[in-house]
Amino acid sequence: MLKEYFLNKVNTSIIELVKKSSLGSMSEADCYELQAEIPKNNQFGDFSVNVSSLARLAKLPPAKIAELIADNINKDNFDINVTAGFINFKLNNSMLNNILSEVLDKKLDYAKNNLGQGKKVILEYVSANPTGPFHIGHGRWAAMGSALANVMKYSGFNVYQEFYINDAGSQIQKLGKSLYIRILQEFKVDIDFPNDEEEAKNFYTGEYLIPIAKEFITKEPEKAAEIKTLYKGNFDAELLKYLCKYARLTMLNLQQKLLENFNTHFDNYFSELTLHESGLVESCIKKLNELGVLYEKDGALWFASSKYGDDQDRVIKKSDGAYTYLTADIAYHYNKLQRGFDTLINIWGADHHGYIPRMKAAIEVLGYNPNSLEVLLGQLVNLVMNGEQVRMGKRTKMITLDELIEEVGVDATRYWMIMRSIDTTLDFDVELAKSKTDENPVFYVQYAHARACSILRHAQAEKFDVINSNISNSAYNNEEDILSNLSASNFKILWDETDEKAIETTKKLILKLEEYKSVVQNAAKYRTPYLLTKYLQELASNFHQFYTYSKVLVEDKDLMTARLGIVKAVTIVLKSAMNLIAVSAPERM
RNA sequence: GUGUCCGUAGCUUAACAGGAUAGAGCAAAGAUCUCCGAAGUCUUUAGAUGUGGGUUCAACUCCCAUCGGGCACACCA
Repeated sequence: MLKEYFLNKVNTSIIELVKKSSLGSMSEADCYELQAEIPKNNQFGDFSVNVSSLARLAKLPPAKIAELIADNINKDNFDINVTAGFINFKLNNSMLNNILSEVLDKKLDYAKNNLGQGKKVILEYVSANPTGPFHIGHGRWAAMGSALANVMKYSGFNVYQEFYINDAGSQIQKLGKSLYIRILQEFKVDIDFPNDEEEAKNFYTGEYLIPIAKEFITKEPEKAAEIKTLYKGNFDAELLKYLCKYARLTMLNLQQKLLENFNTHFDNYFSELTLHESGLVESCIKKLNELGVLYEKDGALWFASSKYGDDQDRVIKKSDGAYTYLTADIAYHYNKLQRGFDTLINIWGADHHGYIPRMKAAIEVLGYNPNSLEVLLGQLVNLVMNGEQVRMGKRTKMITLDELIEEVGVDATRYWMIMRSIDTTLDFDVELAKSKTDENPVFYVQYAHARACSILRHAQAEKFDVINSNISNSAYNNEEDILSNLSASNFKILWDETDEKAIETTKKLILKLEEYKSVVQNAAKYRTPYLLTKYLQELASNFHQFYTYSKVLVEDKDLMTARLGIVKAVTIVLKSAMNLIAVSAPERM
């Protein structure tokens, strides 16, 4: 990255000066605190390093320090100017040319990097009950999680994506009973969910179970008949058990299909039920007990989590003998750690934030570093329709993720879900996401890609021979190969241009291509995939500006070739970033 | 009440992990296609970053207080 390149120049210079004792009272230990950045105002330069913070250490005025450091830097590929405490760098054209040839050469691997150094990360997200359709909030976790996984992999992390299925506990009973009722209703048995609001909480009264009941009757007519004939006002225990399992698997299957369709691919679906069945929960409790952090009170078994940073102790085993949800989840996280993952990243809804201290407490007690658990708390999603927030109340019909995707499409849904920082409540405006106008950033970005592809198509169709004959010792037989092998020298001609605007927009665009590297790393490092959507919009904008001032398909063969190289490089980076957020990059629209 | 997230232009938001004159998009007004996709581009109008203190050479960013909004405070999952 060029940022690092220039920071390095500064640091090297400082060390040299310190060794010669010509930088006031500074010592070598003070050298690595600086940051390089892209100035907000480009009149200062392309990159800058602020050295004012060294003033105190060196006991010299900032301007003097900057001057000393700058004078000691060998300016080969760039110019330097110093203002106040800033050292500003301006690239020479040769460096810009190198950026282009590097993008063309490395293609989709252009910004691939080894920030993660192969660190084993398990990323757990969505993790819903298999008891009903996803709501739109799940869509946010799915889009965010999969984008984060992609960008972290691209940055050298070894990422394993897991979905924890909450398929144990009373909610599966609720699901089975509810399906039982729906099947009986199909047989015209006079039965319905309780009217009483409290009692109705023991059922899933949503209509989504009706088609599943119908399907069950078609697929398993014998069982269905049994359900009907054995019904005497009470549920048959065996049949209920059967239905619980059937409903659980059916719902899970529906969820998995939706996620796949939503470009969210898990390496594993981990069933909570298997934790219980395999004895992992038992052994985890045993382990906690041996560690002396459990005690009995009021007929229940408690975990003394308050000694490890939680605000109160938590129940592990209820007085009725059942385990709490927490217990299984501790066992699950223990299992993840034992599988050898260095970092556990969870995406949880903001409503679970109180849950973090107790889980960290458990991890610490079990002998692992509590900081290996990293919880990304996602704020919730509000749906906005016709300019008004749709409240997800008991009476209003819930809008499911399927319906939203059906309405606005996978690309727009993903883009909008990823677009905002996970820390802010997201207002999802359905009309805006649907609109195919300039109000919609997804189309703006996709349009830029399609436009660039269109230029390349023209080149291929009409100008191919021209380009081909233009490249000496050409052994290439398609436009793709030719452009991929352009070297920095092919781009020199770009700077012969006399139109200032053309030069300015070209330079800005190339620098933006370079910036992709640091955007990718920041997105991975700070777990912030929204940086990619922001970057895409900026790159698209810079490309449109370039397009406005620089005609690509011109008579001058050399110039055309160079500009085609830029267009190709833009399609590569646009496509790469869109791949990472798993939004399609259409060649035509 | 306690914890937590948020508060930036009329609306949606950014600010590169404390840095130069707080950037964009939408909305509003105007300009721009004999020419590679005008779904584009260019102008113009718009801000005491909720408020009050503090730390710092430097604060949207960190600390304290305060106001407003979301979420959570179970032997539920």
